[in-house]
Amino acid sequence: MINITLKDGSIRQAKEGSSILEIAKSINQSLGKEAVAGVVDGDVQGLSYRVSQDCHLDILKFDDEQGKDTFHHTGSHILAQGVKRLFPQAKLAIGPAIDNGFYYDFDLEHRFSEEDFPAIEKEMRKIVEANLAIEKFELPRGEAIAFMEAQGEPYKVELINDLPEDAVISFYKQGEFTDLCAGPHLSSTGPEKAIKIMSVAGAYWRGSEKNKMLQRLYATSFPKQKQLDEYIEKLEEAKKRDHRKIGKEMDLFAIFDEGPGFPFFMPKGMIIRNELENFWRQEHRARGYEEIKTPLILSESLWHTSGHWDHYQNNMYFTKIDDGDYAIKPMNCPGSMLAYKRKMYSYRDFPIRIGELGQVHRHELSGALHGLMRVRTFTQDDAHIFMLPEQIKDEIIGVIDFIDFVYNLFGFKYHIELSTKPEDAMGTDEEWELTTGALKEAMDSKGLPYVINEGDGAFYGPKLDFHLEDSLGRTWQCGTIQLDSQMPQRFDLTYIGSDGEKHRPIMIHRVIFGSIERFIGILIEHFAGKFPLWIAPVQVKLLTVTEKFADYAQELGKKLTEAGLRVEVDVRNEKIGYKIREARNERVSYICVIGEKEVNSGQLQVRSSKEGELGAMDVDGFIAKLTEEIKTKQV
RNA sequence: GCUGCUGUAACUCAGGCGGUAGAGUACUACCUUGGUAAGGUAGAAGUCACGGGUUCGAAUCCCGUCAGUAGCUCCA
Repeated sequence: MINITLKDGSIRQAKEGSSILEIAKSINQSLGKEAVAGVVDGDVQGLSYRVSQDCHLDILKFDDEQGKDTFHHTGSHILAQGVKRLFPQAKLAIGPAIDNGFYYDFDLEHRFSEEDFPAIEKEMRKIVEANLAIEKFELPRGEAIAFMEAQGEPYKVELINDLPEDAVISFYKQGEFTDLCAGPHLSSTGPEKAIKIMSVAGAYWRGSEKNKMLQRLYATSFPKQKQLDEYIEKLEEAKKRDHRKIGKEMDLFAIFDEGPGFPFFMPKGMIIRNELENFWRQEHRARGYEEIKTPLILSESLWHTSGHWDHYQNNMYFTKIDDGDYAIKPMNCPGSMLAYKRKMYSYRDFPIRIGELGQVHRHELSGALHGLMRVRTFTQDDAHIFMLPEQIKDEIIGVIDFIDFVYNLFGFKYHIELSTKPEDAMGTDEEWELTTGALKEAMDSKGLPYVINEGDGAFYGPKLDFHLEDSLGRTWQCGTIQLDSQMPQRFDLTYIGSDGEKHRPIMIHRVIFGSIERFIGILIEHFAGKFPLWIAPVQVKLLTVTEKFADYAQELGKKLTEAGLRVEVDVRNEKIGYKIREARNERVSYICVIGEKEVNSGQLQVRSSKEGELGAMDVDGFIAKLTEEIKTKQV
């Protein structure tokens, strides 16, 4: 028997393997109450439903991730079934639930296009309306393989072959369609009331570019049409925050055909950038960092020494000077190594924290470029910390706290990933265990949650990655802390210990913003262009009602500018409504209308982009308010 | 790099299944001097991404290149 907890807290029992309908009957007494829905194989959770008078089950919403996944996973089977009905020759690959829906990969000669979507959706709706019962069954390995071979599904056969020895091989059947699947699923197709195919894209079989590229249909489903409509609405809203769109509208940056992946920063974008850099310098000075600047081009031999030649060559640009071979730096570390080596250090100097706003160039694949988020040249807010073994933990914690401080300042939510030894790693297993352990230890002592990203570390060491979300929920790695045991060896870095002998320092690489370009992209999407005042390109805009007040407005503008504010004055011969509309579209932080009233009273009518009308304010009070807002870096 | 889609004025986009282009915004001039999200009139502005092919004729059809874009792969 399985227990079913109803929303009112009471518990009912149902036979294991019961269908939702059977469960509904068994709790018939609770008619009309919201319950927690069962799924076909007894995993009972995650979906709110209502039992109707005729024992019909009406799923209301997802309660948690598991319920959502179960629902979406069933959606993916309906998608596959629909496609198989229209394209019987399609070979099935995989079809999991994802964050906001599900996808299914197909191997098919016919190229899907958006024109195919309505027909497939129509077929899917037929499957939903038929409310096919979903039944689970298990087969021993041999039979499972024979079954999928008989169905002409080579990808499924491959999947079964790769399942672990002791794996239970389960199938789910709905009508004429059966799929290999671990489940769980709904007990019938009926609740998938609102289904929509979102897009089609290529995807490599098993995620390897060495394999065949399949066609992936992305789709989503909800219990109610209204929920689907709301989801689509939300997506539309999110697209309006796209940093590429806002960046153009606000004239922050531009990327031209002449330089794919090489962004230009326009005057207003430069203000944001400079404010961030000023802040960065101030905070680094306060934390005992020194700043250097290393060259963009250095001899190719340096990159042999660092190991980048062997591990990163495909991402580097090269050039010649006279007869010598040079490379444009893809990372700042080798330059920093030379800077360290220029003199002798004592253990008493440690830790040494050397920062650099270093511009790097990387040859990224053309298909990977994405606005400011993924570019071919960007500035890393880099720093290298050299230290003694006993300083490792405190230094790592110091950087974690630093990153947390900066991200919190902007109200960012982030998650941390620990990336471990990759296949092409340099160094011994012992070194990797030591460095990986140090990162883990620091995280554990902070009590911070993190996910482990096996094999995703840099070639010279493991790393902690700090990921931020864009408007569509895609995550981007920004901050990172990398413990490196390789560079100090390769460059033969030393310090003199208390014993008078040479020793090898420990080093970490770290960035806070990650890339200033990417960080600005995230900022734009996070704030939808309505930046915190301290980084806002235009903090105040004065709008004259008529040209009569132009002189007064200019004087006032001068006064505000002298108070340290970034001010624009709009004295154009346009109606005030027009100017306000334009200033709002420019996302100016504070808009002040200057007319007869203001000239006579000496006051300002203030309108905030975030709080709306603030009413009348005297000029000094306004300056004081904004100055305070800037000083405290209010969001 | 791979798969799909896209590329028309500074911007946002119509139009195209063959007969060399249109709207709104922005821009310029004039009129209007107006109090909280678009005042009016006129004007200028495009080798329809680039190269090739088919054709009497290509923005339109075909091929290629470049760029953008959604994903995949890869990464800050």
